[in-house]
Parts: sequence; structure tokens; C-alpha cells
Amino acid sequence: MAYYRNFDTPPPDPKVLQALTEQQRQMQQRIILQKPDFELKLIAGCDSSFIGEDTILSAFVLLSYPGLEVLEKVWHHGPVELPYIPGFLAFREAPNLLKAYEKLQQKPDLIMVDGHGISHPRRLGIATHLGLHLNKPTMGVAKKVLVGKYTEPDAAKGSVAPLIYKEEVIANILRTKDNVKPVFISPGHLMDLESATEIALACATRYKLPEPTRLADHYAAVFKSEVL
DNA sequence: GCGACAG
DNA sequence: ATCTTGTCGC
Repeated sequence: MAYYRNFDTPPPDPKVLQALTEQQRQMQQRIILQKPDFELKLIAGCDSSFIGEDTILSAFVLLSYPGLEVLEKVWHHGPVELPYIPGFLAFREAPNLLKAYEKLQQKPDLIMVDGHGISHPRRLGIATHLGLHLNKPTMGVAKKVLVGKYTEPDAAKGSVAPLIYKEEVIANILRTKDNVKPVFISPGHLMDLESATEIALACATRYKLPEPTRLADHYAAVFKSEVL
């Protein structure tokens, strides 16, 4: 398990920024674009469910982007070693998620994880852990706050409000559906907050959860019932 | 000492 | 996460 963290891009010096080309500027602002050939064509979503006390079942769903057609769905289940402790979710769920990930025939360009990315006491949420392990862009989509203060965004779909922790914006609270509780979007690894927010909204169809996460959640439940 | 606390 | 009934609103 990795203990490093990825640092979100610091605000560039406006004076230097102005001397850069448009591409150099984007590279400074968006880590996701540092890889010149990066294109988001395949996006994955993952989620875990539990069978009894000590068995975890994780599911990965692979979707096309921006079409959001389901291309693959895989799962893996095994024993769970640790209890749930806020702030240490990755140690409980990441090992099994990684085993499920290996079963994907095709690998995604980006992974959407249920839980937080850098919006974590040590900037090491489960989405960040997975990104570090796989050296792949990841982002977190959480249903509840872990740390930080915020005010709710407007009631209309697309509204955003910042989640602040120690003077820093660590996530965006995004309304993915009119009059429904918003979700917490944060970068996990190799990407920035703005890109994560845009992608989450682009994946929000008619439900609260963005499609990758919603479908992973759905299939995790389906596979679980098949195992029982 | 008293809350808050991803899944 | 999981256990669970009815209920409010589009």
C-alpha cells in the first residue's frame, strides 16, 4: 500500500502564466493534460458491497465516454482484513478492488471511485490510493463529507460549491440532479478538481450518482445476489 | 471534554 | 456498508 500523495496543481504565477503557450498553460493547470495524447474514451466505475461480516465483493464497470455504454463488468470477492475506520477506508477496500480491476480485459483512461480522493485528512482517500497503485487518473465521488466545511450549492443540477479544509479547496460539492442531495467530487490522482467536476457532471444522466459509480453500485449488488 | 466521522 | 416501513413528490 502506498503512502505517498499526489499534490494538486498549485496556483501558477499569473506573470509567468502569461508568457506560456496555450498548451503549456493547460499543462500547468491540468495534470490530466500533461500526457499530450490523453483522451478520455474509456471510463470505469467501481464499488464494493459486503457479504456478511468478513467478505467483500468489488465490482468494476467499464463504459465508453462520452457515450456511457457499458462495455464490461467484472467482480471479485474475498476476505476483508480490517474493520471500517473513518480515514482508513482504502486499507479495507482497495486490495479487493485491485483484484477486480485486474479482470478487466480493457483498461480505462480514468477511474471513478466511490469515496473521496484528496478530500481526506491526509489527502489520501481511497480514490487517491487506487490511482497511486495503478498509476492512473482517478477521481472520487462521495455521498457524505469526511472533512471540511461547506455550504450547499443551489438546488439546480450543475450547481457547485467548494469544500474547504484548512484554507484549501479540496473538493467540489456538485448537484447532479435537481432538488436532490449533492455529491462530493474530488481529484484522486493525476488530475485536477475542475476536470473531475466536469466529468462527473457529464456522467450525470437522470440519477444522483454519475453513471460509472451508479452502475458499479448496481452490479455489485447484482453479483452479490448471484453469489448468495 | 464534546462532536464528527468516506464505505 | 447493512438492517428496514412507510411515505413524500415528480
